[in-house]
Parts: sequence; structure tokens; C-alpha cells
Amino acid sequence: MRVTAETKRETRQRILDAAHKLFCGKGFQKTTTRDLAAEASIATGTLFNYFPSKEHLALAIVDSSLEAAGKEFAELRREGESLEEALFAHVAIGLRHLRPHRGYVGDVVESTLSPFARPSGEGTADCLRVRHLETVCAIIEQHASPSTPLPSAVTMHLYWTMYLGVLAYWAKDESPNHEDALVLLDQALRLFVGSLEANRLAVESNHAP
Amino acid sequence: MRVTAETKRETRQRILDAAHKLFCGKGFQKTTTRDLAAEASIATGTLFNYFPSKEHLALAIVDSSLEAAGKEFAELRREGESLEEALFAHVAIGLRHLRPHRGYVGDVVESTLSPFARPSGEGTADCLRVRHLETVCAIIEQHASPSTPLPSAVTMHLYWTMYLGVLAYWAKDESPNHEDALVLLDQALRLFVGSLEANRLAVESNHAP
DNA sequence: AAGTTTTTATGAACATGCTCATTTTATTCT
DNA sequence: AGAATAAAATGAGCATGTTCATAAAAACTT
Repeated sequence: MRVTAETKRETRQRILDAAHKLFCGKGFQKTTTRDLAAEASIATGTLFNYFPSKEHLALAIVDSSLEAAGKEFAELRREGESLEEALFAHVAIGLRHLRPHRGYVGDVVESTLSPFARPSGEGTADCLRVRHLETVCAIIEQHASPSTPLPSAVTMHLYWTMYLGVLAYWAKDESPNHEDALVLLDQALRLFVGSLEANRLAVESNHAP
Repeated sequence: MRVTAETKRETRQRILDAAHKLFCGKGFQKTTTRDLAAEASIATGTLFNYFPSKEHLALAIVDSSLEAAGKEFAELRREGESLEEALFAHVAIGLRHLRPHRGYVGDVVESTLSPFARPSGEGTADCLRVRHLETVCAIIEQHASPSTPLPSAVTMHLYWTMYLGVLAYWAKDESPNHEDALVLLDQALRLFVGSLEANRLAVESNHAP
């Protein structure tokens, strides 16, 4: 259980590298699993010993980028930052890490992260979403006044929806530094934070009218 | 050019009926184009003389439902209705018309209406989106005070994103009368209208400070 | 080291969305 | 009506994501 483990890790990495290269070069759709296998010097079937589907493979790349982004965000010490600023940083750092994959992120995200996505059985997609949403909740808790109610499931669905909208825009954004996407992000977060505020005020006025 | 035209119309309808029946029965994904052809008593290839793809076929069904919904909305005379109420009615009527197709709307919408969707060349999908957004803009114009600026492209992107989020939620909503989805819709529209208001105030204070 | 078991790789085969050359059917022309 | 042309239907065939029985390789046992 030594040589094998090492070899597997290498093969897995070889597949990931091949995927990155080909996806960037000719796009997600036009890259066939046979292309991927050839580039990684394995048989077609072997691919599916490592990733349950072509989409999961792409998602694994996205996921690792976002995991790194999550670490960077966590380690960043931010003093006197508003809730909105923190949420902005959270997403913006993610986008920065996704940048090398911008060309094909859209294809992946659409079919796996979309709120329409059929539950793919505890897969990477769910992990990714859950991790992101948990971080968002944590950020809200840190910045909220004690009376602020935790966001409801519906509110979080709304957040996720808007997050995907931002990702979609970003993936196609041709403005110089993806500035338009950041404008959209800013606008979306302002709305989201505003709704949290509104909720807080409503609760408070109910408690002590 | 008489018999043929009539026959074509019938065949097209037969395909649509078959699609509705099978999509409802076993879902969009599990229905193969061969199944559809058999149910409609045509050859597999013939299907593609009528619809460019399986997705377009499903979208055609969704589209005609939403077109009917659009008519109902347009004919409905609504006095003293707020902007938010009008937007709510617009979407809610659409959902009502989509109800028979709820089981598979998710699959269709995800891949064709999503903001990630690759531009499918002036297809039905674009028509559907454009029609919806035009109606939304018209509603806003009707209800807005003269000083209200028209929503920007980014704002409309945000609207569309939230609309899809509502559709997604609705498609899976198990609450009695899809009430949860309506709650989400209400919340989303409140945010959206709020952002329009905020925009208006900002513009006004810029004009006459 | 030889045998046994577990893990991994392989590629032929399958399922399915879709294409296209061919055939069938309808329409128009004379 | 019969020939010529146009429209439509057909199903074999292709491309590609995925599966699976089999083979190769590694790990473990004695």
C-alpha cells in the first residue's frame, strides 16, 4: 500500500493536468473523455476510476481552486471590515483563484452547482456549495449584532442564486479586469445585506413595539 | 401545399403530446429521443425535422405555456397595483401555467435559460428570456415615477438570476401549494424593487443636491 | 519465492443525442 | 395522367459519455 498510493496520486494529478490543459485549449464541451485519456496516457475507462464523470473531473479542479481561496480568505486578518466588505472579499478572492479556469468554469457550474441540479448524491458539488454557504453564515454571525436572526433557508437560497449569477456574469465578462462582474457582485451583496438588515429591524420591532 | 401543411402541424402536435406525456411520466433525462419517436409514431430522425434538439422540444412546451401566461397577464386589468404586486403577478401567473410541466421544467431551464447557457443562436431560449425581460421593463416603466432611471443591464441580469432561482426552488418545492416558492419570489422581488428605489433616490440627490 | 487476494488498468461494448444519404410521398408542370 | 420537382420521412450510422467483464499489477500470506 505504498507504491500504489503514490502512483494513484500521480495518475490523478496527470488527469487533472490534462484536463486543465485541454479544457483551456478547446473548451469543456469539445474535449472528449478519449482526448483526456490520451493526454494523460491512460485508457478511456481508467478516467472513470478516478472521477465519476467528466463533469466531476472539471468540478474537482474548480473545487481545489476554491478550497485554496477559502484558506486565503480565512488567513487574511481583516480589521474593522463591514459585513458587506467581508462578503465581497470572500467572493472576490474566489474569483481570483478561479481565473485560470475562467474559460470553462461556466460549463461546469451550470450543470453541477445550479440550484436546478439534481442531487448528485453527496458529491463534490454539494460539498462546494455547503462549504461556501457555511462560510457565508459564519461571516454573517461575526458581523451581525446579537439581535440579528440567522438567515433562513430561503434567504440562503437567494444568496446562492445571486452568487451563481455573479459567477455566470464573470465567466463571460469582457470588461478590462472583470470590473463589471465586481459591480454586479457589489450590487447583489448590497441587496443581500440590505435584506438581512430589514429582517433584523422587523424582528426587533416585533420584540419591543 | 395544403395536405402537407396540415399533416405537419398534426405531426408536430403529436410530438409535443408525446413529449409532455413521457417527460411527465419518466422525466426529461430518462426519456430518449427514440422513446419520443415511438410514442409519436415517427422515425427517430423525423423528430429533428421538427425540433433542433431534445432540449428545444421541451423548451417549446415551456415556451407556449409562458406565452399563454403572458397573454393572461396582459389582459388582466389591474387597478391601483404596486410595482411589486405587478411583478409578483407576472411571475406567479407564469408559474401557474407551468404547473403541468413542473416535473421537468427544471431540467430544461437549467440548460437553456441559465445565464451560463452558451448563446444558442437566436433560439427559443433567447426569445423566452427577452420576452420576459421586456415585459418586466414595461411593468417598471408603467409604475415608475418619471425620475426613475431605467434599470441597467447589470440590474436586469440580477433580475433574471433571481427569477431562475425562484423557478428552481419552485420546481422542487414540496410545500402544499408551492407556497415557499412564492415566499421566495416575494422576498426576491422586494429586494429587486428596493434596489430600483435606491437607484432612483441616488439619481435624484445627484440631480438636485 | 510461490500462491492468494486485492487493487487497478484496459478497451470493447453500450446508450443515446443527433446527422445524413437514401427513399418515400406530395405537389406542380405539361 | 405522367413526368419532374420539391418536401418530408426514414433508419443506418456516427460521436461521445459511461459501464463492465477481463487482464495485469501490486500487496499480502505462508
